[in-house]
Amino acid sequence: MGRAPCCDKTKVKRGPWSPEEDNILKNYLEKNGTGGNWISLPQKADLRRCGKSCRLRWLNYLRPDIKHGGFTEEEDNIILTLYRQIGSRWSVIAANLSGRTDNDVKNHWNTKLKKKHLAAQNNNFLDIGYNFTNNINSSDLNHNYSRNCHGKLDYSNTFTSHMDPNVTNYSSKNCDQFPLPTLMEIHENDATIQSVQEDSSLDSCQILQKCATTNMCASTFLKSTNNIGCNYMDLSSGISSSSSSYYDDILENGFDFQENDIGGVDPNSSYYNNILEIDQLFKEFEN
DNA sequence: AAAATACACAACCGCATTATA
DNA sequence: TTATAATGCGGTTGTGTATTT
Repeated sequence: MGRAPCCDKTKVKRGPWSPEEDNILKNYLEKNGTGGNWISLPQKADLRRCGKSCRLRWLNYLRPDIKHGGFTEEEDNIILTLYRQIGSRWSVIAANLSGRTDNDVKNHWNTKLKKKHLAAQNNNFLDIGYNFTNNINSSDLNHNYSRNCHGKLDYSNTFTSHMDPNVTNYSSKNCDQFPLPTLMEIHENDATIQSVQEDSSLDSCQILQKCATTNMCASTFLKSTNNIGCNYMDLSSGISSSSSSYYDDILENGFDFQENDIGGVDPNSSYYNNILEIDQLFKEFEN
């Protein structure tokens, strides 16, 4: 048993709207509004169309102050950022862009942005691994990486961010509870170095807070004998970088990784999903 | 020049949610 | 409270146009 149709398909016109039909619908709606009922509207407006079709035509095309095509770079960035945070919730994304409909945003994504998104994802992945070694002062990170027998980089002391969601308070005192490290081999010849954005005025705590409140996403956590730090990525630009803090500083300033920071991140948040997604990429790269 | 393919965007379908009787 | 209708939403398909073969 299928679902009952919303109207008699044999009695309504389907396919592209003609200018005449557009005029009838537009004139009717401008004069009378929807009357709170789309289903009965076609009959009242004298249109041989399904009510749902009328609604869609109005919302996606005829409604005043709708923008079509020509997405700006700024709009693209908003869509890319929101997609990475909430996925394909087109109506929510469209609500953040003035004059854009969910259908338009969805079409734009499927035809243009999806490729951009996938390409950026791949580059980010390589970038994270590579600039790690190029931007962290190795003296701060004793024993944090080495070369394996093939001469490739071995990140066996790099801690990814599979934080235990039950642990809501990571600190220098319980850092041993950080999850076991995963082994990563970066094939140096495959990696591409992108521009790196370092902000030396921020410590790890501030970086993490920035991650939690903006479109920055922390990806990899690391620990050494005298400091901890993280890799992070700007989701809109795809630029990744890293930051670290000394335990001494943390003890002195009383700093803990608490809720909303990476350690105790809410497992229901999109932020947490980003972390899992990136960790999955790392895993796939290892295989 | 014609056919094939790719692309962009409009429109439809059916499920989920919300409103109403 | 419940059954039904209406609406909202996102995945998918259809259609016209541009580009490539």
